[in-house]
Amino acid sequence: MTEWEQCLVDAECRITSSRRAVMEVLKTTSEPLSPLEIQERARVIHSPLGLVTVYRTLDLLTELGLVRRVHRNNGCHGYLPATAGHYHALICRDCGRSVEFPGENDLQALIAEVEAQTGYRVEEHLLQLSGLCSGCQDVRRDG
Amino acid sequence: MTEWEQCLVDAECRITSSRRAVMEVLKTTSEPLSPLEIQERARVIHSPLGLVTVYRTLDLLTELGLVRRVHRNNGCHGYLPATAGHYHALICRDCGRSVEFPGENDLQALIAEVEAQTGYRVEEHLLQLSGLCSGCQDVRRDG
DNA sequence: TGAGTTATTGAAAATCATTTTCACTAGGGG
DNA sequence: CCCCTAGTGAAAATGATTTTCAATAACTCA
Repeated sequence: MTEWEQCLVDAECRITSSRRAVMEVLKTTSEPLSPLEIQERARVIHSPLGLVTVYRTLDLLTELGLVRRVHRNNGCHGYLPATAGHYHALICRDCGRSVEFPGENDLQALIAEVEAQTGYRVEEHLLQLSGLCSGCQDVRRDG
Repeated sequence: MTEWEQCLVDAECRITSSRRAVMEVLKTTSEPLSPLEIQERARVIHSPLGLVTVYRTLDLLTELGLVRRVHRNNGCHGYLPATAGHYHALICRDCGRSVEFPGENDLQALIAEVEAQTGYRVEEHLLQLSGLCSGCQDVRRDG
C-alpha cells in the first residue's frame, strides 16, 4: 500500500478507482491542473470518472494534505501534488511549471513583527509566488 | 480634486457618481466588502448604482492600486481601501476587521533564497494573513 | 454655456466554476 | 460471498462574475 493510500485508510476513507486515477494524474504533473484538466487526464485511466467526483476527491485529498490547492490568475483553483509538511507554491507564469518551497522559518520573523505591531494573533497565511522558471527565462533571452 | 480623483484623471478615466459612491464606501470600511455589500452601501449615496458597475469599478480601482482585492475563505473576493505602495492584508477571521502591513523587506530575504534554490525569477507574490484581532481575542478569553 | 463625442452605465442574459440532489454502484469488513 | 454504506455519476441548482447592447452622462471644444 502506498503512502497516500495508507493516509486514506487512516482517515477511514475507501480506496477507489476514482481516487487512484486522480492521484495518478497529480503525481506526474509539475504545473497546477484544474479539476477539468484532471478529469480529462484521469479518464485515460478510469473512463467513467465524473467531474463532480474529481471535485470531491480534490477536496478530500487537500484536506488530508496530499494535494495543494493554488490560486490561479483567472480566479479558479489549480491543484498540485503536495510535499509533506508546510510548503508554498512557486508557479511559472509562462509554462506553468511549479515547485514547492518551505519558507516557514522566514515567515516567522515577519509574522512576529506584524503581530507586535497590530495586536492580531496570526493563525493562517496564504503565500504564493509567481515568476519565470529558468527555462522560460532562457527562451526570453534567446528569442 | 482628491488624490484618487487625480489618479482617475491621470488614467484618462472619467469621474462619475458611481465611482465616487464606491470609493466613498470603501474609504470608510475596515473589513473586506463583497461587491454586493458595496452595492448595498453605495446605493445610499447613489441609488441607481448597478452591481455590474460595482464590478467594473472595482476592477478599475484595483488596477490603479486604489483598492486592494483579497481572497476570502469562501472563494469570493473582498475589497479594501489600499494604502499607497505595496501592502498586504491581515484579516480577522471572527469580525473581519482588516489592517494592512508592508512586509516587503522581510519577504526579500525569503524570495532571494527561493530564487537561488529554484532558479526561478520571482516577479509577483500573493501574501495574506488571517487570525484574530485583539478585540476578538479578548472576547474569547472573557466569554 | 451648449452641442457633440464617447466613456460609462444598467438590466437582462450568458457564462463558468462549483455544489447539491438522489438513485445507483462498488469497496471491504464480516 | 454477502451486506452495508461510503462513494459515484448525471442532471439540475447555485452563485459569482462577465458579456451584450441600447440608453445616459462626463468631459471637450467651440
